[in-house]
Amino acid sequence: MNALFKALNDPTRRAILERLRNGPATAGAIAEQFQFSAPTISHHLDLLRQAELVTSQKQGQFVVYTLNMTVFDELLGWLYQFKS
Amino acid sequence: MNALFKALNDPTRRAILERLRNGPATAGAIAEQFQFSAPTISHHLDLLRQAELVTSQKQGQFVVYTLNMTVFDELLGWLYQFKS
DNA sequence: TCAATGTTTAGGCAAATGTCTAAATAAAAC
DNA sequence: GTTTTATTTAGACATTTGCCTAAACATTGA
Repeated sequence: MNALFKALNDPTRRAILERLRNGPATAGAIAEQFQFSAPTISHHLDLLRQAELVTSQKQGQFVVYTLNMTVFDELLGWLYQFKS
Repeated sequence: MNALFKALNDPTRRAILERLRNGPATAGAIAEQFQFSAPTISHHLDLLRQAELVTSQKQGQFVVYTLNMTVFDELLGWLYQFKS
């Protein structure tokens, strides 16, 4: 839960998640959309992976990142506490 | 949205929100539940108020904090993007 | 009016965060 | 086998964060 909220507490990381709604993408393709350096985006992706918001698979020299929606259920569950 | 995620990115602040599910409480009553100093809790309450997750009303020398659930809808809306 | 109670503000400090450049690793292409 | 391309790791640095104590502010009660 801590890693989850931490990962979501950054606009760049949230934008990466929104990007991945359109389907999986390589680290490079994701990085192109932002003005930050590749290492910076790589670090953001690492935090998203720690929170299990994304998964990654190596494909040749590329690393493909995919949205993992199952974690959102955990978050929705926490939020629904407050909706009654 | 930034202030919202920022406010949620701390276990003490999330615990305060859960405390307020049981009803409004004064700053002092909230602070009693934690091992932190009163100024520290006051600061956390300030961040929660900035995110509009709580409202506060002064009642005499007390300040009563109340959960504001409407902001959770905004968050739920953001999350539902990812649920399709 | 003065003291006690409840809360916030101010200021300081260590740790965490977000960024960068340079270097390392790994696969592909020539 | 050497170079290019894709990505991560390492290390540095400025900013932000979360905590504290001391002081200020505001209300109540003697």
